[in-house]
Amino acid sequence: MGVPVNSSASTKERILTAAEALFAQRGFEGASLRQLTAAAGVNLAAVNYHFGSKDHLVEQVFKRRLDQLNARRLAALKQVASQSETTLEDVLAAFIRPALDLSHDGGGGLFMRVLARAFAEHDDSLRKFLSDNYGHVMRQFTAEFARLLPQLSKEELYWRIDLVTGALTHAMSGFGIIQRKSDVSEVTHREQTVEHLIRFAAAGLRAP
Amino acid sequence: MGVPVNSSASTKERILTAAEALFAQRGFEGASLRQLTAAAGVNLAAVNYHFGSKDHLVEQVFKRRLDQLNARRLAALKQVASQSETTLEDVLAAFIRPALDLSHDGGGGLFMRVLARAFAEHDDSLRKFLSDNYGHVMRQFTAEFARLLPQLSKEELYWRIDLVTGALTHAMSGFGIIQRKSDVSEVTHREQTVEHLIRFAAAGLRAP
DNA sequence: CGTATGCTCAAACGATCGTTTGATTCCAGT
DNA sequence: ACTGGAATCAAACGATCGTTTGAGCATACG
Repeated sequence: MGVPVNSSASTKERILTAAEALFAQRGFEGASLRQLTAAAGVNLAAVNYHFGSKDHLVEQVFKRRLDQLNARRLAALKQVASQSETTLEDVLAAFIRPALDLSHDGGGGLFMRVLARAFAEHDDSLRKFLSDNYGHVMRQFTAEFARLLPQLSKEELYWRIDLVTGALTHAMSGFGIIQRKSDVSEVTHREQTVEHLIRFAAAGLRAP
Repeated sequence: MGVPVNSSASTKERILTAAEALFAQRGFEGASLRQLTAAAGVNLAAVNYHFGSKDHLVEQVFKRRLDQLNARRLAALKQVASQSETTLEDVLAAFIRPALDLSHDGGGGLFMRVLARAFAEHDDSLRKFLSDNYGHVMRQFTAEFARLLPQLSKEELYWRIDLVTGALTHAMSGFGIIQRKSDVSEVTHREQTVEHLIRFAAAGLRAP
Protein backbone atom coordinates (compact mmCIF):
# COMPACT_ATOMS: atom_id res chain seq x y z
CA MET A 1 0.00 0.00 0.00
CA GLY A 2 2.82 2.37 -0.87
CA VAL A 3 4.42 1.88 2.52
CA PRO A 4 7.88 0.43 2.02
CA VAL A 5 8.66 -2.38 4.39
CA ASN A 6 12.20 -2.90 5.55
CA SER A 7 12.35 -6.64 5.11
CA SER A 8 15.41 -6.90 7.33
CA ALA A 9 13.54 -5.53 10.34
CA SER A 10 12.00 -7.88 12.84
CA THR A 11 8.43 -9.01 12.47
CA LYS A 12 7.43 -6.93 15.47
CA GLU A 13 8.98 -3.77 14.08
CA ARG A 14 7.47 -4.32 10.66
CA ILE A 15 4.04 -4.72 12.18
CA LEU A 16 4.46 -1.55 14.24
CA THR A 17 5.57 0.47 11.24
CA ALA A 18 2.82 -0.76 8.99
CA ALA A 19 0.26 -0.28 11.75
CA GLU A 20 1.31 3.30 12.32
CA ALA A 21 0.87 4.12 8.67
CA LEU A 22 -2.43 2.35 8.33
CA PHE A 23 -3.88 3.75 11.56
CA ALA A 24 -2.98 7.25 10.39
CA GLN A 25 -4.62 6.64 7.06
CA ARG A 26 -7.75 4.75 8.00
CA GLY A 27 -8.14 5.03 11.75
CA PHE A 28 -7.98 2.37 14.42
CA GLU A 29 -11.29 0.79 13.55
CA GLY A 30 -10.91 1.30 9.84
CA ALA A 31 -7.58 -0.46 9.52
CA SER A 32 -7.99 -4.22 9.58
CA LEU A 33 -5.39 -6.71 10.69
CA ARG A 34 -5.54 -8.29 7.27
CA GLN A 35 -4.63 -5.07 5.48
CA LEU A 36 -2.04 -4.40 8.13
CA THR A 37 -0.27 -7.73 8.00
CA ALA A 38 -0.38 -7.75 4.22
CA ALA A 39 1.33 -4.36 4.13
CA ALA A 40 3.91 -5.54 6.64
CA GLY A 41 4.51 -8.76 4.72
CA VAL A 42 3.83 -10.96 7.72
CA ASN A 43 1.28 -13.59 8.57
CA LEU A 44 -2.11 -12.57 9.91
CA ALA A 45 -1.65 -14.49 13.13
CA ALA A 46 1.62 -12.70 13.88
CA VAL A 47 -0.20 -9.72 15.42
CA ASN A 48 -1.95 -11.80 18.05
CA TYR A 49 1.16 -13.85 18.61
CA HIS A 50 3.45 -10.88 19.24
CA PHE A 51 1.02 -8.35 20.73
CA GLY A 52 -1.82 -10.41 22.15
CA SER A 53 -4.58 -8.38 20.57
CA LYS A 54 -5.26 -5.47 18.25
CA ASP A 55 -5.84 -3.15 21.23
CA HIS A 56 -2.43 -3.96 22.66
CA LEU A 57 -0.92 -3.31 19.24
CA VAL A 58 -2.49 0.14 19.22
CA GLU A 59 -0.94 0.88 22.58
CA GLN A 60 2.49 -0.27 21.46
CA VAL A 61 2.28 1.88 18.35
CA PHE A 62 1.80 4.84 20.67
CA LYS A 63 4.39 3.77 23.16
CA ARG A 64 7.19 3.40 20.64
CA ARG A 65 6.87 6.98 19.40
CA LEU A 66 5.78 8.61 22.62
CA ASP A 67 8.87 7.36 24.42
CA GLN A 68 11.01 9.01 21.75
CA LEU A 69 8.95 12.19 21.76
CA ASN A 70 8.84 12.52 25.54
CA ALA A 71 12.56 12.00 25.88
CA ARG A 72 13.38 14.62 23.28
CA ARG A 73 10.95 17.15 24.65
CA LEU A 74 12.21 16.78 28.20
CA ALA A 75 15.82 16.99 27.07
CA ALA A 76 15.07 20.14 25.11
CA LEU A 77 13.18 21.64 28.05
CA LYS A 78 15.98 20.85 30.46
CA GLN A 79 18.51 22.54 28.22
CA VAL A 80 16.30 25.59 27.76
CA ALA A 81 15.51 25.93 31.45
CA SER A 82 19.19 25.83 32.35
CA GLN A 83 19.83 29.04 30.48
CA SER A 84 20.15 32.23 32.42
CA GLU A 85 17.28 33.85 30.58
CA THR A 86 14.54 31.63 29.30
CA THR A 87 11.97 33.04 26.92
CA LEU A 88 8.49 31.82 26.19
CA GLU A 89 9.56 31.15 22.64
CA ASP A 90 12.35 28.89 23.87
CA VAL A 91 9.97 26.73 25.85
CA LEU A 92 7.52 26.55 22.98
CA ALA A 93 10.33 25.50 20.68
CA ALA A 94 11.30 22.75 23.12
CA PHE A 95 7.73 21.54 22.93
CA ILE A 96 7.11 21.89 19.23
CA ARG A 97 10.36 21.06 17.50
CA PRO A 98 10.75 17.48 18.72
CA ALA A 99 7.26 16.73 17.47
CA LEU A 100 8.02 18.08 14.03
CA ASP A 101 11.38 16.35 13.97
CA LEU A 102 9.73 13.06 14.76
CA SER A 103 7.86 13.47 11.52
CA HIS A 104 11.22 13.61 9.80
CA ASP A 105 13.84 11.26 11.08
CA GLY A 106 11.62 8.95 13.11
CA GLY A 107 10.13 7.79 9.87
CA GLY A 108 6.85 8.44 11.61
CA GLY A 109 5.51 11.58 10.07
CA LEU A 110 2.28 9.76 10.30
CA PHE A 111 2.43 9.44 14.04
CA MET A 112 1.11 12.92 14.64
CA ARG A 113 -1.94 12.05 12.65
CA VAL A 114 -2.35 8.93 14.71
CA LEU A 115 -2.06 11.03 17.84
CA ALA A 116 -4.65 13.45 16.53
CA ARG A 117 -7.00 10.58 15.89
CA ALA A 118 -6.48 9.39 19.42
CA PHE A 119 -7.60 12.80 20.64
CA ALA A 120 -10.66 12.60 18.45
CA GLU A 121 -11.60 9.16 19.63
CA HIS A 122 -12.91 9.64 23.10
CA ASP A 123 -12.06 6.09 24.03
CA ASP A 124 -11.49 6.05 27.76
CA SER A 125 -8.88 3.33 28.00
CA LEU A 126 -6.83 4.95 25.24
CA ARG A 127 -7.07 8.32 26.97
CA LYS A 128 -5.92 6.79 30.21
CA PHE A 129 -2.99 5.18 28.42
CA LEU A 130 -2.05 8.53 26.89
CA SER A 131 -2.38 10.29 30.21
CA ASP A 132 -0.15 7.72 31.88
CA ASN A 133 2.53 8.01 29.20
CA TYR A 134 2.21 11.69 28.44
CA GLY A 135 1.00 13.46 31.55
CA HIS A 136 4.31 13.94 33.30
CA VAL A 137 5.74 15.76 30.28
CA MET A 138 2.77 18.09 30.11
CA ARG A 139 3.13 18.84 33.80
CA GLN A 140 6.76 19.85 33.44
CA PHE A 141 6.00 22.15 30.54
CA THR A 142 3.03 23.60 32.39
CA ALA A 143 5.25 24.41 35.35
CA GLU A 144 7.68 26.22 33.10
CA PHE A 145 4.90 28.16 31.40
CA ALA A 146 3.56 29.14 34.81
CA ARG A 147 6.98 30.48 35.77
CA LEU A 148 7.21 32.58 32.61
CA LEU A 149 3.61 33.81 32.77
CA PRO A 150 3.12 34.68 36.45
CA GLN A 151 0.34 37.12 35.67
CA LEU A 152 -1.96 34.31 34.58
CA SER A 153 -4.19 32.53 37.05
CA LYS A 154 -3.89 28.80 37.14
CA GLU A 155 -7.22 28.40 35.41
CA GLU A 156 -6.36 30.91 32.72
CA LEU A 157 -3.04 29.17 32.12
CA TYR A 158 -4.69 25.78 31.72
CA TRP A 159 -7.11 27.23 29.23
CA ARG A 160 -4.39 28.74 27.10
CA ILE A 161 -2.18 25.68 27.14
CA ASP A 162 -5.20 23.70 26.06
CA LEU A 163 -5.79 26.04 23.14
CA VAL A 164 -2.12 25.93 22.17
CA THR A 165 -2.31 22.15 22.19
CA GLY A 166 -5.28 22.31 19.84
CA ALA A 167 -3.47 24.57 17.41
CA LEU A 168 -0.35 22.41 17.51
CA THR A 169 -2.16 19.15 17.01
CA HIS A 170 -4.12 20.64 14.17
CA ALA A 171 -1.05 21.98 12.41
CA MET A 172 1.26 19.06 13.06
CA SER A 173 -1.16 16.47 11.87
CA GLY A 174 -1.60 18.20 8.58
CA PHE A 175 -5.30 18.73 9.11
CA GLY A 176 -5.37 22.20 7.85
CA ILE A 177 -5.55 23.96 4.57
CA ILE A 178 -1.86 24.72 4.55
CA GLN A 179 -0.01 22.44 2.20
CA ARG A 180 3.65 22.43 1.39
CA LYS A 181 4.29 24.10 -1.95
CA SER A 182 6.28 22.11 -4.44
CA ASP A 183 9.02 24.74 -4.61
CA VAL A 184 9.66 24.55 -0.86
CA SER A 185 11.77 21.74 0.53
CA GLU A 186 10.44 19.49 3.24
CA VAL A 187 12.98 20.80 5.73
CA THR A 188 12.20 24.43 4.92
CA HIS A 189 8.49 23.83 5.21
CA ARG A 190 8.89 22.24 8.60
CA GLU A 191 11.01 25.13 9.78
CA GLN A 192 8.35 27.58 8.63
CA THR A 193 5.71 25.57 10.42
CA VAL A 194 7.66 25.76 13.66
CA GLU A 195 8.08 29.51 13.30
CA HIS A 196 4.43 30.15 12.60
CA LEU A 197 3.40 27.96 15.49
CA ILE A 198 5.75 29.59 17.96
CA ARG A 199 4.83 33.13 16.95
CA PHE A 200 1.13 32.41 17.13
CA ALA A 201 1.23 30.42 20.36
CA ALA A 202 3.50 32.88 22.16
CA ALA A 203 1.17 35.76 21.33
CA GLY A 204 -1.86 33.77 22.42
CA LEU A 205 -0.24 32.82 25.71
CA ARG A 206 0.75 36.43 26.36
CA ALA A 207 -2.70 37.78 25.57
CA PRO A 208 -3.73 40.52 28.04
CA MET B 1 -28.00 4.20 25.22
CA GLY B 2 -28.88 7.22 27.28
CA VAL B 3 -29.88 9.21 24.24
CA PRO B 4 -33.52 10.16 24.64
CA VAL B 5 -35.49 9.71 21.48
CA ASN B 6 -38.37 12.01 20.72
CA SER B 7 -40.85 9.41 19.63
CA SER B 8 -43.02 12.02 17.97
CA ALA B 9 -40.28 12.98 15.53
CA SER B 10 -40.16 11.47 12.08
CA THR B 11 -38.14 8.36 11.43
CA LYS B 12 -35.62 10.34 9.42
CA GLU B 13 -35.09 12.87 12.18
CA ARG B 14 -34.80 10.20 14.83
CA ILE B 15 -32.15 8.42 12.79
CA LEU B 16 -30.22 11.64 12.27
CA THR B 17 -30.30 12.49 15.96
CA ALA B 18 -29.26 9.05 17.11
CA ALA B 19 -26.57 8.91 14.43
CA GLU B 20 -25.10 12.22 15.52
CA ALA B 21 -24.81 11.03 19.10
CA LEU B 22 -23.39 7.66 18.20
CA PHE B 23 -20.92 9.02 15.65
CA ALA B 24 -19.65 11.47 18.23
CA GLN B 25 -19.26 8.70 20.75
CA ARG B 26 -17.85 5.86 18.68
CA GLY B 27 -16.81 7.34 15.36
CA PHE B 28 -18.15 6.71 11.90
CA GLU B 29 -16.71 3.26 11.58
CA GLY B 30 -17.25 2.33 15.17
CA ALA B 31 -20.97 3.06 15.25
CA SER B 32 -22.93 0.28 13.58
CA LEU B 33 -26.30 0.65 11.95
CA ARG B 34 -27.70 -1.87 14.39
CA GLN B 35 -26.68 0.12 17.44
CA LEU B 36 -27.87 3.24 15.69
CA THR B 37 -31.31 2.04 14.70
CA ALA B 38 -31.82 0.43 18.09
CA ALA B 39 -31.06 3.75 19.80
CA ALA B 40 -33.40 5.55 17.43
CA GLY B 41 -36.12 2.97 17.95
CA VAL B 42 -36.51 2.26 14.25
CA ASN B 43 -36.03 -0.74 12.02
CA LEU B 44 -32.56 -1.60 10.76
CA ALA B 45 -33.62 -1.30 7.13
CA ALA B 46 -34.90 2.23 7.65
CA VAL B 47 -31.44 3.73 7.21
CA ASN B 48 -30.94 2.32 3.76
CA TYR B 49 -34.53 3.08 2.86
CA HIS B 50 -34.38 6.76 3.82
CA PHE B 51 -30.74 7.56 3.16
CA GLY B 52 -29.58 5.00 0.63
CA SER B 53 -26.43 4.02 2.49
CA LYS B 54 -24.48 4.63 5.66
CA ASP B 55 -22.16 7.04 3.84
CA HIS B 56 -25.07 9.17 2.73
CA LEU B 57 -26.37 9.16 6.27
CA VAL B 58 -23.05 10.53 7.47
CA GLU B 59 -23.30 13.34 4.95
CA GLN B 60 -26.82 14.21 6.01
CA VAL B 61 -25.83 14.30 9.65
CA PHE B 62 -23.31 16.95 8.69
CA LYS B 63 -25.60 18.80 6.37
CA ARG B 64 -28.38 19.25 8.91
CA ARG B 65 -26.13 20.99 11.43
CA LEU B 66 -23.83 22.75 9.00
CA ASP B 67 -26.74 24.49 7.32
CA GLN B 68 -27.78 25.86 10.71
CA LEU B 69 -24.24 26.77 11.66
CA ASN B 70 -23.42 28.44 8.36
CA ALA B 71 -26.58 30.51 8.39
CA ARG B 72 -26.00 31.75 11.91
CA ARG B 73 -22.36 32.53 11.31
CA LEU B 74 -23.04 34.48 8.15
CA ALA B 75 -25.89 36.39 9.79
CA ALA B 76 -23.65 37.29 12.71
CA LEU B 77 -20.84 38.31 10.38
CA LYS B 78 -23.14 40.46 8.29
CA GLN B 79 -24.38 42.26 11.35
CA VAL B 80 -20.87 42.80 12.67
CA ALA B 81 -19.51 44.01 9.35
CA SER B 82 -22.28 46.57 9.03
CA GLN B 83 -21.09 48.41 12.11
CA SER B 84 -19.07 51.56 11.67
CA GLU B 85 -16.14 50.15 13.57
CA THR B 86 -15.57 46.44 13.43
CA THR B 87 -13.04 44.86 15.76
CA LEU B 88 -11.21 41.60 15.42
CA GLU B 89 -12.97 40.40 18.53
CA ASP B 90 -16.35 41.06 16.93
CA VAL B 91 -15.54 38.93 13.91
CA LEU B 92 -14.16 36.15 16.07
CA ALA B 93 -17.33 36.24 18.16
CA ALA B 94 -19.42 35.93 15.00
CA PHE B 95 -17.42 32.86 14.15
CA ILE B 96 -17.25 31.23 17.55
CA ARG B 97 -20.52 31.97 19.27
CA PRO B 98 -22.85 30.24 16.79
CA ALA B 99 -20.79 27.09 17.12
CA LEU B 100 -21.03 27.12 20.88
CA ASP B 101 -24.72 27.97 20.74
CA LEU B 102 -25.33 25.03 18.46
CA SER B 103 -24.08 22.85 21.27
CA HIS B 104 -26.81 24.29 23.41
CA ASP B 105 -30.13 24.80 21.70
CA GLY B 106 -29.51 22.69 18.63
CA GLY B 107 -29.52 19.70 20.87
CA GLY B 108 -26.32 18.84 19.10
CA GLY B 109 -23.57 19.54 21.54
CA LEU B 110 -22.19 16.38 20.11
CA PHE B 111 -21.98 17.77 16.61
CA MET B 112 -18.73 19.56 17.27
CA ARG B 113 -17.20 16.30 18.28
CA VAL B 114 -18.48 14.75 15.10
CA LEU B 115 -16.97 17.62 13.16
CA ALA B 116 -13.67 17.15 14.93
CA ARG B 117 -13.72 13.50 14.02
CA ALA B 118 -14.32 14.42 10.43
CA PHE B 119 -11.19 16.55 10.51
CA ALA B 120 -9.26 13.66 11.97
CA GLU B 121 -10.45 11.20 9.38
CA HIS B 122 -8.64 12.13 6.24
CA ASP B 123 -11.34 10.63 4.11
CA ASP B 124 -11.26 12.45 0.81
CA SER B 125 -14.92 12.30 -0.12
CA LEU B 126 -15.93 13.57 3.30
CA ARG B 127 -13.43 16.40 3.09
CA LYS B 128 -14.78 17.36 -0.29
CA PHE B 129 -18.30 17.35 1.10
CA LEU B 130 -17.20 19.59 3.94
CA SER B 131 -15.38 21.91 1.59
CA ASP B 132 -18.45 22.18 -0.62
CA ASN B 133 -20.75 22.96 2.30
CA TYR B 134 -18.36 24.96 4.42
CA GLY B 135 -15.91 26.69 2.13
CA HIS B 136 -17.94 29.74 1.23
CA VAL B 137 -18.37 30.64 4.90
CA MET B 138 -14.65 30.35 5.55
CA ARG B 139 -13.95 32.55 2.56
CA GLN B 140 -16.19 35.31 3.84
CA PHE B 141 -14.60 35.26 7.26
CA THR B 142 -11.14 35.15 5.73
CA ALA B 143 -11.94 38.26 3.70
CA GLU B 144 -13.03 40.08 6.84
CA PHE B 145 -9.92 38.99 8.73
CA ALA B 146 -7.79 40.20 5.83
CA ARG B 147 -9.47 43.61 6.00
CA LEU B 148 -8.81 43.91 9.72
CA LEU B 149 -5.24 42.60 9.53
CA PRO B 150 -3.81 44.34 6.48
CA GLN B 151 -0.25 43.99 7.75
CA LEU B 152 -0.36 40.20 7.27
CA SER B 153 0.64 38.61 4.00
CA LYS B 154 -1.89 36.29 2.49
CA GLU B 155 0.18 33.27 3.41
CA GLU B 156 0.67 34.45 6.97
CA LEU B 157 -3.06 35.06 7.30
CA TYR B 158 -3.93 31.59 6.08
CA TRP B 159 -1.54 30.09 8.56
CA ARG B 160 -3.02 31.95 11.48
CA ILE B 161 -6.62 31.23 10.55
CA ASP B 162 -5.64 27.60 10.29
CA LEU B 163 -4.17 27.68 13.79
CA VAL B 164 -7.22 29.46 15.15
CA THR B 165 -9.39 26.77 13.61
CA GLY B 166 -7.34 24.14 15.34
CA ALA B 167 -7.72 25.81 18.71
CA LEU B 168 -11.45 26.28 18.22
CA THR B 169 -12.11 22.75 17.11
CA HIS B 170 -10.09 21.43 20.00
CA ALA B 171 -11.90 23.52 22.59
CA MET B 172 -15.38 23.17 21.16
CA SER B 173 -15.23 19.44 20.85
CA GLY B 174 -14.33 19.05 24.48
CA PHE B 175 -11.02 17.36 23.71
CA GLY B 176 -9.10 19.23 26.22
CA ILE B 177 -8.36 19.02 29.86
CA ILE B 178 -10.76 21.81 30.72
CA GLN B 179 -13.95 20.46 32.21
CA ARG B 180 -16.90 22.40 33.47
CA LYS B 181 -16.86 22.63 37.24
CA SER B 182 -19.99 21.51 38.99
CA ASP B 183 -20.50 24.91 40.58
CA VAL B 184 -20.58 26.65 37.21
CA SER B 185 -23.72 26.58 35.14
CA GLU B 186 -23.67 25.30 31.60
CA VAL B 187 -24.46 28.75 30.23
CA THR B 188 -21.75 30.41 32.27
CA HIS B 189 -19.21 27.83 31.25
CA ARG B 190 -20.00 28.35 27.60
CA GLU B 191 -19.67 32.09 27.98
CA GLN B 192 -16.28 31.65 29.62
CA THR B 193 -15.22 29.37 26.82
CA VAL B 194 -16.13 31.99 24.23
CA GLU B 195 -14.20 34.66 26.10
CA HIS B 196 -11.08 32.55 26.45
CA LEU B 197 -11.21 31.59 22.83
CA ILE B 198 -11.65 35.13 21.57
CA ARG B 199 -8.92 36.56 23.77
CA PHE B 200 -6.46 33.85 22.76
CA ALA B 201 -7.31 33.87 19.07
CA ALA B 202 -7.28 37.65 18.77
CA ALA B 203 -3.84 37.84 20.32
CA GLY B 204 -2.57 35.05 18.09
CA LEU B 205 -3.90 36.72 14.98
CA ARG B 206 -2.37 40.06 15.97
CA ALA B 207 1.03 38.54 16.72
CA PRO B 208 3.90 40.70 15.40
C1' DC C 1 21.22 -37.23 16.68
C1' DG C 2 17.20 -36.01 19.24
C1' DT C 3 14.46 -32.70 21.05
C1' DA C 4 12.99 -28.60 22.98
C1' DT C 5 11.73 -23.71 21.86
C1' DG C 6 10.41 -19.73 19.31
C1' DC C 7 8.19 -18.48 15.37
C1' DT C 8 5.41 -18.74 10.98
C1' DC C 9 1.87 -20.53 8.35
C1' DA C 10 -2.88 -21.80 6.12
C1' DA C 11 -7.22 -22.57 7.66
C1' DA C 12 -11.04 -22.11 10.22
C1' DC C 13 -13.91 -20.07 14.20
C1' DG C 14 -18.02 -17.36 15.57
C1' DA C 15 -19.44 -12.68 15.52
C1' DT C 16 -20.76 -8.61 13.37
C1' DC C 17 -20.82 -5.64 9.55
C1' DG C 18 -23.75 -2.91 5.59
C1' DT C 19 -27.11 -4.09 2.52
C1' DT C 20 -31.11 -6.39 0.20
C1' DT C 21 -35.36 -8.83 -0.09
C1' DG C 22 -40.21 -9.70 0.00
C1' DA C 23 -44.09 -9.64 2.77
C1' DT C 24 -46.95 -6.68 5.60
C1' DT C 25 -48.96 -2.44 7.47
C1' DC C 26 -50.41 2.20 7.00
C1' DC C 27 -52.84 5.95 5.00
C1' DA C 28 -54.25 9.47 1.60
C1' DG C 29 -56.93 10.04 -2.93
C1' DT C 30 -60.84 9.00 -5.68
C1' DA D 1 -64.96 1.24 0.49
C1' DC D 2 -61.26 0.46 -2.50
C1' DT D 3 -56.77 1.01 -4.26
C1' DG D 4 -51.83 2.22 -4.80
C1' DG D 5 -47.72 3.99 -3.22
C1' DA D 6 -45.03 4.95 0.99
C1' DA D 7 -43.25 3.11 5.09
C1' DT D 8 -42.02 -0.55 8.22
C1' DC D 9 -40.88 -5.09 9.41
C1' DA D 10 -38.33 -9.77 10.25
C1' DA D 11 -35.18 -12.35 7.99
C1' DA D 12 -31.51 -13.40 5.34
C1' DC D 13 -27.42 -12.20 2.16
C1' DG D 14 -22.35 -12.32 1.39
C1' DA D 15 -18.39 -10.05 3.13
C1' DT D 16 -15.19 -9.01 6.52
C1' DC D 17 -13.88 -8.58 11.16
C1' DG D 18 -10.53 -10.14 15.39
C1' DT D 19 -9.07 -14.24 17.16
C1' DT D 20 -7.76 -19.21 17.69
C1' DT D 21 -5.99 -23.57 16.26
C1' DG D 22 -2.71 -27.09 15.19
C1' DA D 23 0.60 -28.47 12.06
C1' DG D 24 5.11 -27.23 10.15
C1' DC D 25 9.48 -24.85 10.20
C1' DA D 26 13.71 -23.12 12.05
C1' DT D 27 17.57 -22.74 15.18
C1' DA D 28 20.08 -23.97 19.44
C1' DC D 29 21.32 -27.04 23.30
C1' DG D 30 21.98 -31.70 25.59
